[in-house]
Amino acid sequence: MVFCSDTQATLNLSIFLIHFFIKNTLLLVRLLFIMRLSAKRFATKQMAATIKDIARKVNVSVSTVSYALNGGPRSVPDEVRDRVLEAARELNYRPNRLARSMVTGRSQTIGVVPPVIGTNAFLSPYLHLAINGIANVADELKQDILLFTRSGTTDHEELLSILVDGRVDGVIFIAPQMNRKTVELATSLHLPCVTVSGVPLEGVLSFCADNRSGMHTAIQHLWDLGHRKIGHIAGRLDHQDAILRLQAYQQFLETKGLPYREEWVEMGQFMIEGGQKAAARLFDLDDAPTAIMCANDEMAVGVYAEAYERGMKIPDDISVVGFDATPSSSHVFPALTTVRQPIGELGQAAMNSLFDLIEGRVPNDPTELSTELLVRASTSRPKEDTK
Amino acid sequence: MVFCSDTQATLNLSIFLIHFFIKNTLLLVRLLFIMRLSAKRFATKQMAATIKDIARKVNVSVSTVSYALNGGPRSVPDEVRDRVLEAARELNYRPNRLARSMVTGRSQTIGVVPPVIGTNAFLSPYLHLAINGIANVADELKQDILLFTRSGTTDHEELLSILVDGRVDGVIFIAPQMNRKTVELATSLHLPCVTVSGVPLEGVLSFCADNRSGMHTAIQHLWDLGHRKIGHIAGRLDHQDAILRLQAYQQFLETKGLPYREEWVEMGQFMIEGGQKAAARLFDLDDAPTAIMCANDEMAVGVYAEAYERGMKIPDDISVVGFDATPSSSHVFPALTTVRQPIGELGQAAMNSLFDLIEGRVPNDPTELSTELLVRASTSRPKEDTK
DNA sequence: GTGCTTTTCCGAAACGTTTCTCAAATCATA
DNA sequence: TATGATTTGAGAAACGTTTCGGAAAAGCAC
Repeated sequence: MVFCSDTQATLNLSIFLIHFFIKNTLLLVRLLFIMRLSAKRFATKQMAATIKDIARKVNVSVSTVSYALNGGPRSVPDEVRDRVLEAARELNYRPNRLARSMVTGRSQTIGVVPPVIGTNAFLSPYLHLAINGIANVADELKQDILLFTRSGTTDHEELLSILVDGRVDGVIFIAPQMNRKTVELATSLHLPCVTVSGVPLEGVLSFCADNRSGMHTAIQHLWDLGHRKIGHIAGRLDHQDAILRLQAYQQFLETKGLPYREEWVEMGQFMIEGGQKAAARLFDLDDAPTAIMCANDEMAVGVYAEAYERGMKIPDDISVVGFDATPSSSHVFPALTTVRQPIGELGQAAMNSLFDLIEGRVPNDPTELSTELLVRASTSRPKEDTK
Repeated sequence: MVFCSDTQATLNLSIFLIHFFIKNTLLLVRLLFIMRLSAKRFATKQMAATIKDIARKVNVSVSTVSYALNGGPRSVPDEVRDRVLEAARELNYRPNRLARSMVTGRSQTIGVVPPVIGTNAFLSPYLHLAINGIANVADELKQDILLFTRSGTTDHEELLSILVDGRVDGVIFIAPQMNRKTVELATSLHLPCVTVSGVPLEGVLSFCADNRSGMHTAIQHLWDLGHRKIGHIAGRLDHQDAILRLQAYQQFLETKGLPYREEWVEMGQFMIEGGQKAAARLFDLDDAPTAIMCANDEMAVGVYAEAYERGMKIPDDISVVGFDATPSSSHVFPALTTVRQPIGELGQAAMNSLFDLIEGRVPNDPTELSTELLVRASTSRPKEDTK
């Protein structure tokens, strides 16, 4: 019974096939085509060996080879496995990770987006420390790092779309500019992502140091030394860190009942030159501050440069405090008093949590990592106090 | 005639098919299987839209969609193209670059291998400058950067094989350790690769600064100041740069008829701590050098640290010269006299030539980029001379 | 031997593209 | 209107994997 109807169906099918073949295809043509193809195959010299080549050599199927190579989900007899491994070595076989990613849906790669995209975007010590932290953990987790340095478009959103597409399992944004479109896009792509020192946004883990208390402790240190005229050089205000630090500065003044004087706050773009120019403007004031709290170390180095040019002595003529504790803060002279921010650890935490997300686990809630004031040689009592 | 034999062949084929079907497959089972599959498809919620989805929506074939999206090798009528683009936007379509790479054989990505792999491998200023140069050009050329930070295996060779496999079109080795296996492997994979400051090897372009004349000019500067007791802190001797600089040092002594004194040459591993320890050993000598030529700036910073601890004044008590002109060399106090090596430009040149190789063009022959002595404040006449 | 389970392994589907082949439709030319 | 050239579009192969379904072979109890 069953057989009968089956046969019927198959007969219909074959009639259809006959039709199809007569109408559309000449076997000869097909054959020629295939021959041409394989000729092409042989012509392209030195193709890398594939799993197929191994299969042909050992005389087993590709699936068997795959199982043997991966110790795969199925077992293969020892004897066969050895022969496969042997052939793989002989052919100098390397698995094609693209192909693997295509079928597994995982690339074992995470993307890292620097704070600013564009020329010379790669010279920030902050970025170096963060990437170093990320790289250390990525290494352990066997994840690779795709660096997003393309400035092809000015639009962060567009950039992401160019770069991500299927090649990374997740993204870490390092101190992203305040563009929530970026994150919206990332989430719309169902791509796990976290930020380091990013704007807090719903649905995105952000790993930050405790900017508030870091600033507070640092300015309190100046206060305790006797400073009452404390200036601030702020960073790029499209960075969350810069905003928080400026706010903390304002708050400190408020709690001490000091007025907020606009002329004592300058923008320094987080860079040495910006810091130097800002310092120049502050030094030129009739009623100049006796201490400068910088939103990062690089701008503090800029202050050093300007002070040096004017023959001002640090800390005698002006006290300077930085933020970040980048390596150069301890190499400048006099050594810079600064707030140590565990940038590397932020990167590590971010990488760990991103991996949790990728693996479908519930990641640790990010807690603000604590900061630490490193009192070095760039701060002292203000001049007026001593005279 | 032709028709006849064709029909014959097809008949044979269908008989075979009938056999096949009866013996092996029940259509019902197949149908069920297919249904299960598509159920699974619908179950996995929120799959990213593919070209197929667009094709279905617009009611054209995938090839047409591909042509429309890429302005591809074929033209499509404006009306159809607009509908496709519209649908792509609606579905929030992003091309899967893995799939594209698979078929085109190009990933638009290059690999960058740091000098040393492993924990904290990412803190070298040299590496930052080189990557910055590479990134700038990569940006122009629309290439992405895959960072090789995995230390999974101690073996550089094994590392490469883990990481490269199909995902990069070429590799830049930055100051690779003297392991020619790495290069042999890379060439055996038919993977274009170049080095920055690498060992000169057949078939591999290497971009270097003129270490010899850089060292010569720097030591000559010390000589002109009156120094005759000149020590050297060398870098990691598995780096080509370190070797060349040490050789240049030896050669200089030779041309001046000075003896080569082993105790005046110390190894500093290219790192701050190494430099400091080396300086300590040099300072402890009964007949200590009056000037130290360091193979890079970081070790010079180490010398600064040791001098500072001992209360020695630079340059009064000891003259110091660095190499590389990394940013911190101008921030230390006193500013470091150093040899400027155009690291960023080396990276740029390497990237450009690698791209030529990838594109199948003949790359420019690498020429040694010239160096420049930056005389700053860390060198002066030796003490003995003045007393 | 017969009926189980287990082992071994082949064939094929699937991942998402690009691009080739070829048929059909449209257009221009004689 | 027939012929040839061009535009349009569908279908399928290919890239190199992983993994599933199921057949054949082998092992094992009765």
